[in-house]
Amino acid sequence: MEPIDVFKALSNKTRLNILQWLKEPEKHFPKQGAHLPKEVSYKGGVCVGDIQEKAEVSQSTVSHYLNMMQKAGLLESVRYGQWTYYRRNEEAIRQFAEFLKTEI
Amino acid sequence: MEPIDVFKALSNKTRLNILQWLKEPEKHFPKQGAHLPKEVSYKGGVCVGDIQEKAEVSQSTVSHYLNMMQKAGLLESVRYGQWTYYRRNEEAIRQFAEFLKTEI
DNA sequence: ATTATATATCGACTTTTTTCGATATGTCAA
DNA sequence: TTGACATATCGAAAAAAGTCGATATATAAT
Repeated sequence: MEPIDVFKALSNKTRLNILQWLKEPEKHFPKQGAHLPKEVSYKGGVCVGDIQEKAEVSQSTVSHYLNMMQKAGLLESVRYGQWTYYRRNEEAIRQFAEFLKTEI
Repeated sequence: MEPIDVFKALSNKTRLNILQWLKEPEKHFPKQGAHLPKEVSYKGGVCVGDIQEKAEVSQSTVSHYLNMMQKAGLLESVRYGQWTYYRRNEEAIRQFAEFLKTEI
């Protein structure tokens, strides 16, 4: 987890929003998991399409953003059927906040 | 203090270094304050020239960087004679770390 | 097999950031 | 008041990031 990459990932309004939305998925993505039966629904994850709709950018852009955030360590993903679910990597985020507090 | 501006300011290796160097000025800028008599030396501040030398970028670039970091709220400056001294704005940095921990 | 849907990747164009040298401004010393 | 030095600002060129539509890939449904 390179701090510079995390700072870059967060220095964009839309990506920052996405990270914050994913803190409370059920609040910001009420339709979430419509595709999946509850028993397999990916805990806290939201599919790309739902994020795209909310973020109001093109499909390719949101896909690019999510990939970038995952590479930075902020998100993790799971593919379920044709959907990819993204959720926060809370442990990495916590570590980053800790790094900021102590090293910066 | 706009979080996005802070993230942008920190998403560059040189600027991140500067912020960290200024955490321990006497360690990273041993010649610091050579210009000033001790009794007026700006507590914890380092002049642009010393920062430039250590950062190894051009004078205009370091000036631009420092201005950007100040606008983001990370640094504050005082002019003393022909020198400008920059130091960390610890309160703003603390607030930012707190924001990151609770809001991100 | 074909079609439909979700996501990823590609290629291109636009915008922003990086970075510099040149110049301007402000201050000090002779 | 002239010359030297520190810093700031300007203008430009190069590099990187943002962003899109088109296309590829993978899965699901018919």
